[in-house]
Amino acid sequence: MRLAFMGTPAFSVPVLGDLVASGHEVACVYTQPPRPAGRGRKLRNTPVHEQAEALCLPVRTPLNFKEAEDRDAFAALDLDVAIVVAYGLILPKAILAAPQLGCLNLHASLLPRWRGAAPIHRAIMAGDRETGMQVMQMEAGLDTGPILLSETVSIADTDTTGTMEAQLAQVGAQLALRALAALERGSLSATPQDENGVCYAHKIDAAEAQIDWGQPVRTVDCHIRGLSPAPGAWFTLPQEAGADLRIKCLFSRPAPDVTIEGPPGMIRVKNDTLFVQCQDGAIALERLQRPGRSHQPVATFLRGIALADKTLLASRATSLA
RNA sequence: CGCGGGAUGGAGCAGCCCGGUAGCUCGUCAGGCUCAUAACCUGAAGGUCGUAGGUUCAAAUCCUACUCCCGCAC
Repeated sequence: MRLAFMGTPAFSVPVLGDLVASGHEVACVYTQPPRPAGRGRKLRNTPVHEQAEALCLPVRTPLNFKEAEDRDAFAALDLDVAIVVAYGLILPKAILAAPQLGCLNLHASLLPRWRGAAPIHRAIMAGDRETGMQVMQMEAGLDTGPILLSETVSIADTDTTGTMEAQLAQVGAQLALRALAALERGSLSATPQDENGVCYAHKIDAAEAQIDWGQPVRTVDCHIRGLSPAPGAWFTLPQEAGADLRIKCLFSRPAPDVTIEGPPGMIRVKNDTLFVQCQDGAIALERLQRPGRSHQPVATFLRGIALADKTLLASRATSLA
């Protein structure tokens, strides 16, 4: 089929690659314009932009589709369909209606659960045992369109947002191909979303990422894994001199066989491992990052920092009190 | 010129502000203890303190330039 691909982050890249490899005619790739990014604030192309150039595909980077010129250019592509994966723009009706078969969106959750910006983060943080990828016929609303295809993926206790993104991107790529094949046969059926069970995956801010040791172990563990690798769950480490350090934790594991005497936030350092007391038990922090440095395994982390046994860590709840 | 941090034996770090014998936690090697061990004890090897200049009786430490790395913001 003749299609346009619209996407921006690394998550979108596998889908684009598979579309091209499968022989579909990618008439044009749309992505966010290069923006100042990285150290030095140089203009940097988006991951999709880089991939498209590597594949010698034409790339367009309109700021939005408010200009008639950009809308006309899109319509002039004379598309069968457009595939949208984390593009980062709200598409106006004129764009949604331009391709023969409309625009299809790949979304990383089991809709109507987790509509919006951070579905993978939110699913893991909430302790969901499964999530998935879905192909949706786009409408004007935010992730409200009817579902065309769906694939469920289970979330393991050791999964992070990082591992799920990698996995879901692959699932999404396959799903996109299946959707196009079915579309060619005219055998896709649309199922409207159930209006019960709608919830939104709101953007995550830094304050929200702070760990609350007063929560149950499972909640804290999901919080840490859901925010890993970005933006990263964090807590503060008291210092004898100077300002407290903001430490990020990238990976954790419940430690049911460990007991710590003391209130939530009390730590225990033993044999190159670091445990913290939560509401109902201990959690082992396994990958940590201190300010200005890259993350490292807990054993390495402990080697370079004086961390006394039985230190009490502040948590979100207590620091507000 | 977006903001900030860093470069110290194999690893992670302290020391720098207030110049003057290179330190910590590990790892490695040797020996010991132990039924045994990733545990414990003793000892040893291993460093041009990123590079180039400057100040000084003396620079890891102060000054200048340069190279490389990282975090944030995005």
